[in-house]
Amino acid sequence: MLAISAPSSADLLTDEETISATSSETGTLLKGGTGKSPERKISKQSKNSCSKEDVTQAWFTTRDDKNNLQSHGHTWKQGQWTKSEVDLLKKNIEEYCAERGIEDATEIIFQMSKDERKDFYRTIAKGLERPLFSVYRRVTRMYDQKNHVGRYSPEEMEKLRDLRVTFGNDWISIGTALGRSASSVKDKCRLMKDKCNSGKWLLEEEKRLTAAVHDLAKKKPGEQVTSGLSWALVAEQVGSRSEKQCRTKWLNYLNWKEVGGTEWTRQDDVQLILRLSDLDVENESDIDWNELCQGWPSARSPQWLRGKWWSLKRHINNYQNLSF
DNA sequence: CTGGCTCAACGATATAATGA
DNA sequence: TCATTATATCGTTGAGCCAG
Repeated sequence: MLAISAPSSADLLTDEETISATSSETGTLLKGGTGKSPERKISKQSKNSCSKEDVTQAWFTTRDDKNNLQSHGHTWKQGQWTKSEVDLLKKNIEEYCAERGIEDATEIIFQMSKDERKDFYRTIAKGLERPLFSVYRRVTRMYDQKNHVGRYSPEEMEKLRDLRVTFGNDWISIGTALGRSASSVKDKCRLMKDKCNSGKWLLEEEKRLTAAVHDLAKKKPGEQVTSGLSWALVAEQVGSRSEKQCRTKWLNYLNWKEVGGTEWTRQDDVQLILRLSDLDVENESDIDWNELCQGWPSARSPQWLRGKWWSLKRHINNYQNLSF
């Protein structure tokens, strides 16, 4: 855990609620040979009783696998990658390439057969507290030239609609034709909502949203909510807005309003800076915004508060880090 | 069969655009 | 100048595919 991201503060893992950070040092021992329970997969690694390796060097994606590892006290890092993690990843990849005289990492990632790139992911995952599937995800997105192209122009949108008709859900073909990555066009289609209102919410819409949330979450006013709430259904009841719009509107405004939140003031700005500088956190991404939000009536939601911080920062100077 | 990915779905986040 | 809204991309979940 030490190695990269949080040298001095292993206790400050970001915001995992499901995977407790507390057991990271003590609870990592795998029960070695005694595996009596329905052991599936992963078994290959579990014979050597060292723990970290099992997690960061194994592919595991099913619920059973994850539960199994967690019940054995394993933890792994989640959430946004920090800059140092990304740097290390890049360095590992460069080294891997250099050792084999490969110039372009994308060759390995997108062209080689699995056999040819045997152990690629395991090798470059060294030193990272992340499972292989997480590393894989990051790498394929990071090195995809067709990713990060930016906003869609109206012409592209038009073309996209046509391509959608001819290719259906063949995102790879659509992406190729459009010069975008498959995941980009897929996301775009998912999120493009032509039949929704945009701009300012009408009072009526807000009322419908509030009603829908109460109804679907079976929630009394004042109760905290929304795990397991289907925003798709909410959006359906609201009628005029997408689920994404509904969700952010609720999280960043209506919920706060309902619990009697107070306006944000200059005082709060100061308060925020104070609390942040109190925090003793290495990395900005280690800040626990959920916790920071607790009992702060003018903080509308963790993500909202975070936004506050960004805009505050932008006023000072360019992108410096740390809570200072 | 199984290791090594690959895919789909979807909420979360970061940042840009817009509006009052 | 804010605050609010829009949107491209990221991260997590959970399965599924397929060559060897």
